Amino acid sequence: MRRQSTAADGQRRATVTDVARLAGVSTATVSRVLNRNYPVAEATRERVESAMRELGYVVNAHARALAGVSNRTVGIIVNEVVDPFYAYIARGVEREATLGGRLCLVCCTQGDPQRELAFVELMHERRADAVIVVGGSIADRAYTSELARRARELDADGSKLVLCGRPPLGEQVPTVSVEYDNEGGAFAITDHLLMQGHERILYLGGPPKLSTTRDRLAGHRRALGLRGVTPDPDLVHPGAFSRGFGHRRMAELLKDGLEFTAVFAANDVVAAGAAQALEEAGRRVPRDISLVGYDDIPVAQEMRPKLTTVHVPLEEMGRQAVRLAVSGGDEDDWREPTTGALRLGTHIVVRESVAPRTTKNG
Amino acid sequence: MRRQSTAADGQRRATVTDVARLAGVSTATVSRVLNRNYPVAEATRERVESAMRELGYVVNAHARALAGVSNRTVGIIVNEVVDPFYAYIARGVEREATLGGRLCLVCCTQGDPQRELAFVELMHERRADAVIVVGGSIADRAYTSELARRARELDADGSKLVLCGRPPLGEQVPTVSVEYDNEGGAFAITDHLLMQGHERILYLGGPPKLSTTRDRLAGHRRALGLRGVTPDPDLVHPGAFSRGFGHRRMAELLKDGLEFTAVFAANDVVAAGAAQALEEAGRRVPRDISLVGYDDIPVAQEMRPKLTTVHVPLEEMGRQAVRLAVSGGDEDDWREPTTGALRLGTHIVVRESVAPRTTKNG
DNA sequence: CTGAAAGCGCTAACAA
DNA sequence: TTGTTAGCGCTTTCAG
Repeated sequence: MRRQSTAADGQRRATVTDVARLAGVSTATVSRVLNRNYPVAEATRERVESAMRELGYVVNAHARALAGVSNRTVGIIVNEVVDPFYAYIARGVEREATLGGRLCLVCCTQGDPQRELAFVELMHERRADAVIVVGGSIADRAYTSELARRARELDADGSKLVLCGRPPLGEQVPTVSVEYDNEGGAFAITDHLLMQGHERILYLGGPPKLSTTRDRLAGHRRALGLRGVTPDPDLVHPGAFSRGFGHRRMAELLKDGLEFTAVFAANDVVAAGAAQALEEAGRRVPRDISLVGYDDIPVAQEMRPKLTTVHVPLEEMGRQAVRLAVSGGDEDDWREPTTGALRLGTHIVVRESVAPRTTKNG
Repeated sequence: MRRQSTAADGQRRATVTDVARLAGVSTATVSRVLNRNYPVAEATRERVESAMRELGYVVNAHARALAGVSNRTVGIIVNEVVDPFYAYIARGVEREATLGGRLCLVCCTQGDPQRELAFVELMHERRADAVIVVGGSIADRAYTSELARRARELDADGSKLVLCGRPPLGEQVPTVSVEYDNEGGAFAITDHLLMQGHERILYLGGPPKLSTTRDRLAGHRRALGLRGVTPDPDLVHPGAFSRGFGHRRMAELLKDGLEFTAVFAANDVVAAGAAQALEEAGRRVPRDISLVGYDDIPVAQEMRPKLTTVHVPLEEMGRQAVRLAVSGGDEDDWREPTTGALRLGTHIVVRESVAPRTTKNG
């Protein structure tokens, strides 16, 4: 026999068999008191329960899962837990999963698509009811087809891959998706700037090839076009979604003497960095320069002036992601064969960081 | 036979047996190519691998765990993922776990000790290598002994309960713990205020019975005592760790005409709320009122003026928690029977929210 | 290098 | 109401 008692501890972990023996019943009975899904005589139940307590028995979730009961797990894969964009989505997922009696597994890719792929596989190995990938993606051929393959495998096993805040993988690929009106929000906030008379608007931040950045830029350009403002390539500066990038790049641009009267930061974090650079350069927001962000994470309300930005229903996206992916929550029998999709709205939140363009600028 | 092919899908998920049959080998061989831990002829390996691909085979982690291999998981239980205090600790845990090839399970209690207990149990059922409970605790008799019981069960099964940022459960209870010098930080920052001439310092926020609050308050009082300032009970206002509480209570206190020249917020989030109330009341920080926080989360640098606060090595605590709990990361054989404990240092970070007391105040 | 077979701990028919 | 027993899918001796 293998891995019985070690010299070190001598004490194997207790199993149903041990409990059954001690209580003088069969393993089936133990299982029944464990699951409370079958009648068991009161006296018997008590004997079993006390045996369990005496032995410090803890049921083995793996054995249980193997024996056929769903393990009630949903996996969520994000870039980074400390990033509020992901954290709020994760909260939605966690809350909704918990509501359905499910556990939530969180994995962080640190922005590496390879790790993302590996995590999807890992969640599948653990037989998660659903695996949710969050945030923009890069339209890479090989990567996309790999992810599609995993989506199919997952689907074949009765789970679902959920795309949260990123474009679908193609018609043929069985996924469910929860998006938000990214392009629309960018359009709206750019238009807000335009309405205040700003025409030279600096677009700052966001990984250039990320779907999120592309959508925001698209909305931005559409607004410009609609108001008859010709886009100036010198005003477009993608890069990253970090505070450091916002700060650094803005400082450089200021030093180079680039002219603009407003800044559209690709997200609130970049806006915070940009705000600091502006402050350090002695440019006042919004008097000298107007500034807007995207996402509406808490920092937007903490900044002074408070940041005008686009609200994204982060937590709700997370909730919907699990709702769409797992049927019902209780009735596990019948699964919709549909490839669900959902698109939530965004809207701008006007605070204090935008002012009408004054003639002395630009 | 049970749960074979359903009318609906007809296609059972592939198992090693299926792969073995298709490749014309035994299941043992399939297992060997899966684990790459045994010599397998090149030709055989290829046949098996292509069979796996053809079948869309994905190994079942539960079966594997049941068959004896560690499932390489660590569980972390926090109040709330979107709270940066927890998020940064979680990041440390996640990073370190990943380094050891482990997966990280995150559970959120939303502040409910009962849910915390339930989650510890759940992680145990899933045979996590370690389960880490994060953040202050309330010294409740029943709760403590329940947690202690689970710590023992976990220990009996070769796992560890890690206390991260909270006091130990008692000498007899097998846990490992990672703390930070909470009291010392509170002492230091209070002293900083004292050195600037402040004597009427308002202590604001933190659940009154939480260990975290008690320690911070203790440090605060010790500093006061050392400088010969008699504590005024009217200046102590615990309550919660939320921005809303900081804002609300500060507004009330201001309206009631309470006199003080400085505020020690129980954490940075409370400080942010207090800052807003101060701002709304027309009191300038730090000119009229000095303000300090605790934790040094990112918001502290975003506030204007930037917040002077106590730095807590959050991410490092998370890392140490898993390092202490799981031996090595590779050699699983020999486990230290020790009840490890670690206490990390804290230090104040002076920014812009404190000024010397002026005579016109207080 | 490969196969046969004995479990890992639990659940769910089926019998009693 | 309870017991017997056959798996769930995988790993791992022990023999070839």
